[in-house]
Amino acid sequence: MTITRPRDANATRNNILDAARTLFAQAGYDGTNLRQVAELAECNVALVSRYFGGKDELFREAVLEGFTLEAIAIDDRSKFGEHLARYILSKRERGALEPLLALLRSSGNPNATAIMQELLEVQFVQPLAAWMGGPRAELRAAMIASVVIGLATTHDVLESPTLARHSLQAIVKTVAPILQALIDG
Amino acid sequence: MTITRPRDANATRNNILDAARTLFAQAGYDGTNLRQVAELAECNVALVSRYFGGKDELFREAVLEGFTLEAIAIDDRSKFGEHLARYILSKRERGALEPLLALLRSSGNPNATAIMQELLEVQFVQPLAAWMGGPRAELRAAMIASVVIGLATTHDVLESPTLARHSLQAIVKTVAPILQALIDG
DNA sequence: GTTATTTGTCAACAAGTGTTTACATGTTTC
DNA sequence: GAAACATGTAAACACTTGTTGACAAATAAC
Repeated sequence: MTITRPRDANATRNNILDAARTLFAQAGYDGTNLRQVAELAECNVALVSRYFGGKDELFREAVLEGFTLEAIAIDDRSKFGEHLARYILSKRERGALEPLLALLRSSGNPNATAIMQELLEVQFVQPLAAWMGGPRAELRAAMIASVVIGLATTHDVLESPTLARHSLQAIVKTVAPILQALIDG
Repeated sequence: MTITRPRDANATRNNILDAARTLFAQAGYDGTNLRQVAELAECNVALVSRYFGGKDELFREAVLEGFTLEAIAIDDRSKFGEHLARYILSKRERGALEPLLALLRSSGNPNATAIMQELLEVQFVQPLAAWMGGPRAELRAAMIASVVIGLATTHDVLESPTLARHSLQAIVKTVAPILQALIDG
């Protein structure tokens, strides 16, 4: 019944996980080292390897959590294109994009690309295809994923000056119809 | 007037450049080390640093060469969407995509993203916008770049199983209209 | 209260990597 | 042919980084 818990394995584990997700999203797999993670998590480096086994497993767990389609679920599917576009481009919900950004910035690493391939397929393309239905639903879902990845890459990773020069509204107006057309089939 | 030239600085420089482009395209900036480059170029490691100054500059030069819009130029712009889609997806011309793949697989590295941002803006978006014309040409051009990046990422970097399950023709039929609509405005 | 388990710390290792320096060998110039 | 230069080689440095093992401190079990 102690009020403060100086030693809490579960808390430190979560701290490490949060720190890892943040740093991986900022600099990718190769651009992040475990000492940085430990520092941000305010714990010792050795604990990272002890709790997660290694950098690979840490990355996997950090990225897996919070990567769900539910966040972009919507009832009225005639507005889905705009809804999804806004979701990707909005800064408020950027925290929710951390796993995606972490993966995008780790595209050179085989471990990361394997995780991303699986994650995108199982957690995004297949559920989305089932939800959409219609002809070639899987292919259309994969194309939606492709457009989302392209948009997130240019907007958040590359920080395209051209995109930065335009308003959120203008960009949404350009992207939304593309996504909507893929939804409608 | 020697027939064979055991020592040719220009040739070695080009060998290094070619080797670097190949390896960077395969494993990205962080996944490639200078010893691998030297081995593939059949020269000594020290020459890489000597000829190019450092890894950063080598990457820049390796990626800059062969990144031009001319390759996808076309007279009949009503077929541009299909033309561009086929260009990205075709394996025959994959060699021409090496710079793009090298950049995509290096998206975690600040040096690489800076180069990619500049390259995409100056060599792709702006010329394309000028060529297209029409309302919001720059934004539409940036969106085309975004779609291309997304497609190349899913198709070549992630090797999406869903895309792999579909024929080139089917994919082109889905992507081409998107690109074409952006061209037409 | 004593023991056992959990949790955290410290230090070091071993491997990889970009880069540099000193040296050797070939090529050109006069 | 000898000196000057260009090109290539070998080795080592300095640094980073993932990982591990031994030890200390705190908590739980009895």
